[in-house]
Amino acid sequence: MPTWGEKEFMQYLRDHRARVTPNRLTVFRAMQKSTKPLTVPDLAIEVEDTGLNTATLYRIMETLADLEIVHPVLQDHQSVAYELIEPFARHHDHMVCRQCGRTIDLYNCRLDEAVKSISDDSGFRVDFHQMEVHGLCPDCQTATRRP
Amino acid sequence: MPTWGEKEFMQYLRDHRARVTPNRLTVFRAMQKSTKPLTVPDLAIEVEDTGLNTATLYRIMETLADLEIVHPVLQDHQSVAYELIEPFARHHDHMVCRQCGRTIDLYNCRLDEAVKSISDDSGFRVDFHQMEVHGLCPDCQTATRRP
DNA sequence: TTCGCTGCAAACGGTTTGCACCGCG
DNA sequence: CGCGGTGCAAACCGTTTGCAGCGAA
Repeated sequence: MPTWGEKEFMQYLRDHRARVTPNRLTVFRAMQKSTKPLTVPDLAIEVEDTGLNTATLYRIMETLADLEIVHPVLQDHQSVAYELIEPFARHHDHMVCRQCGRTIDLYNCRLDEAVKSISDDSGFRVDFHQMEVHGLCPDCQTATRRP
Repeated sequence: MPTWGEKEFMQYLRDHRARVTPNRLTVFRAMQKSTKPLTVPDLAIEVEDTGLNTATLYRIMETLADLEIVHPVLQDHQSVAYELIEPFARHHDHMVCRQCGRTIDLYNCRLDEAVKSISDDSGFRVDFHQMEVHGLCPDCQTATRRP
């Protein structure tokens, strides 16, 4: 099943009593185009040509996060970045390499069953999960093997 | 199996060519005592009486994170907090309630099998994982049921 | 027509940095 | 005794805020 696009985004905003504006569309397009989570400064560069104000950018990201269109994630262990979440992007988790620092997206996490049992056991109703696994990526394993 | 304490902490530092200092012990004790992740400003208050400098605090947390003694986690969707990780604390994941905003620790996540299959499939060597499930906690479910 | 959204510019405060001194190993 | 760790204070810069004007619904 394909992820939601611009049209659904606009409808989603209206459904939640939030207005559809050129700025919000600009941000949504930039997020869709990106393959990695974006910080506000990242986005500022990305949408530079539109003249979109940085303060506005912060306010837009806060709104999109409240509406659960985007989701904040930790980047480089210190700054906050945002990424689209379901149904605006395919669900995925992250694998972070402790050596090279790269983050690799992990689709097909197959955690649904375990998460369901967590939900059943605890009584916590789960909307979605987000996982990070930390370790060594394949490249760094081979690089480390022979110093 | 119990988690590692002060003695092991000191040895761990030495093993990694990092020096054992009163400041680092102070921070370690504060982290052990706390039941929730702490930001640097949090810690600053916690160790106020020792006169530990804030800049030093930032440097200590960076060091402890590099040594994988602590682990940064996102707090309130915007600020970075730290918590001890295995073997200095029991492994646990987080359940974040979208209504009341509280974070509940989840022990016994039973994700090991799924994580192992991720490791096998991807070739990524996993040291540890960290998961957040988002949704509604039991309290907020009952509160929402009858408006 | 209304009220949410935006731009501008100033203020804020968490975080970083340079440097000299201290003290662990 | 050497070099990592620390305190101090200034600088930095990401983020927030107040307010007036604009425009989506």
